[in-house]
Amino acid sequence: MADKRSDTCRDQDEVGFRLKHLRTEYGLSQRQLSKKSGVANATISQIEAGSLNPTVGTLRKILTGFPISLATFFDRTIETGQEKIFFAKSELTELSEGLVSYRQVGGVRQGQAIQFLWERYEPGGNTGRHAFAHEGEECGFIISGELTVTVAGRTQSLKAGEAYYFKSDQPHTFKNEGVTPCELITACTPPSF
Amino acid sequence: MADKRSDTCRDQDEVGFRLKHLRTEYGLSQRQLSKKSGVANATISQIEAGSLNPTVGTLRKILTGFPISLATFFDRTIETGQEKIFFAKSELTELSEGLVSYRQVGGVRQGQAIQFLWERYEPGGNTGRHAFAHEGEECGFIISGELTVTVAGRTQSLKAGEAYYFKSDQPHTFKNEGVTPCELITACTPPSF
DNA sequence: ATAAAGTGTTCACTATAATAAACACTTTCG
DNA sequence: CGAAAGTGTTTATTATAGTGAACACTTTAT
Repeated sequence: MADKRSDTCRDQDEVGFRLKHLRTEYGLSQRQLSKKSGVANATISQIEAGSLNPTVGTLRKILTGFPISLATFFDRTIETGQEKIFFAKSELTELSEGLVSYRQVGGVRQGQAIQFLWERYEPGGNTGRHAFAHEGEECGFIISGELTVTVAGRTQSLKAGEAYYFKSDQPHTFKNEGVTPCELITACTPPSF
Repeated sequence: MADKRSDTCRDQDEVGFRLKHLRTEYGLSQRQLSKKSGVANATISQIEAGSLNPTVGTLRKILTGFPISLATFFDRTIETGQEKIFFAKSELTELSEGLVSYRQVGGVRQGQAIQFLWERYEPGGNTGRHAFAHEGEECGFIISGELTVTVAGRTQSLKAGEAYYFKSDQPHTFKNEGVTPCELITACTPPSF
């Protein structure tokens, strides 16, 4: 019983901490959140204080006050240390060398939802990286030059201002068959490096 | 009161459905899970039946019987396929009018994993779209011009070749404070339109 | 055939979550 | 200054979550 109790307390503390952090981040008072969510302010107070273990239903009701799902609520990192948000040109991590350059926005982070790349294909540059299929989806936008894209046997040459989007489980290759470098921005999910 | 009750029931149904699905997926009986987790089998039965709204603590205790977290428990990602792969400039769907232009790669599709946009901010253009936070992650790369980005109170002016990446549950705004149009490519997950 | 052991469900009872109202305190404003 | 409105907290009461024991039923085994 004593063990169970202490476990429960730690759990409550964690939920309370998450809630308090979320609420203050949005600049809401307990009473404002109470009014928005329809949950008594006393309940919110006790949850934050760790003296009350809310039901899933109540927590869900409280979260209607925020644009946040239960999954996100429990998934959020409540680190005080700030994550890097802005990246200078030189801070884009180079992932490759040679005729094809991949520079990644956001460094190589764990658990990233999107892999965002600034790619550059020199004339003749192509890739075996995407030769085989993998899970997820990917898309790209051509900034300059021309790129020949083949997806599931369908080939197309894309110029600046054009784009693509496909599911990565289809075999796909990229090649610059032009005479000028080709630059594009791509996004994949999940990261496959 | 009646309203509150019916809301609660729907919530309970959802939690119960998730739990039952998870449990059967792992081939456990209610009593086996009860023994593993230390939660009474009657409790599990009632949660699955939707007649009981568990506390976060109890649900967490139950989930110790599985190798998944609360966040994962509530997280459901459903993906759908699509046909169109290549997009001409004119095929990028315009989502907005006025000083800010959003052109979406891949049209407005359901269940898309990435929302890939070519955005253009005229001088003075800013957005209330991102005024409040939402779920997911987002990143962008500046192609031309200059854009002032504010995330969780941190403001930075980004120029061509620079980029950003942050979790969308932080409040964020964008504004073009320069004298030339700003073009950028952005990727969000999940789509928020 | 018929125990024995399994399954999920139901039902009083106890523990506790959720509420409204009062509390002590700080800030705002006339 | 002092009233009014804000903040988070505490408390008694009510509503309900969690429990153990019985239930009805199915499957396995001797």
